[in-house]
Amino acid sequence: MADPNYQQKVFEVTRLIPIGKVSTYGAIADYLALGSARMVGWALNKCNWASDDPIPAHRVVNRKGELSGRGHFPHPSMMQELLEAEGVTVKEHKVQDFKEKLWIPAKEL
DNA sequence: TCTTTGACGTACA
DNA sequence: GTGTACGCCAAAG
Repeated sequence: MADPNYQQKVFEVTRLIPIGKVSTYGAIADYLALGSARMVGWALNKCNWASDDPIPAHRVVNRKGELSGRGHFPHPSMMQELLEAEGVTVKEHKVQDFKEKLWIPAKEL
């Protein structure tokens, strides 16, 4: 790894996502100027075991509001449970009122 | 060193 | 509106 700095930024922004809100790979990628939403996914792939602090990766969904990364959690249902526990309604692995729940760092910050 | 894959996104048919 | 193709960059094989 040449510069894991980009990845650290992804973790930082992800932690900044307020409770009851969700963000998208594209929004984070755009904010960090990564140029590719895939970099966000790759960075989050390391999530907890790349950092001592827990990363609310469950708040990060794809542009459609789908819980695309649920399969990478200890238990697939955990992602939905966590979101619902935070006030985010999830149905069929998709965020309800996604547009309202969406939190964009580049826009909020 | 080259190839393949990956928690995505946008464009085009 | 749906399906397919390509691009983006990085890491693992």
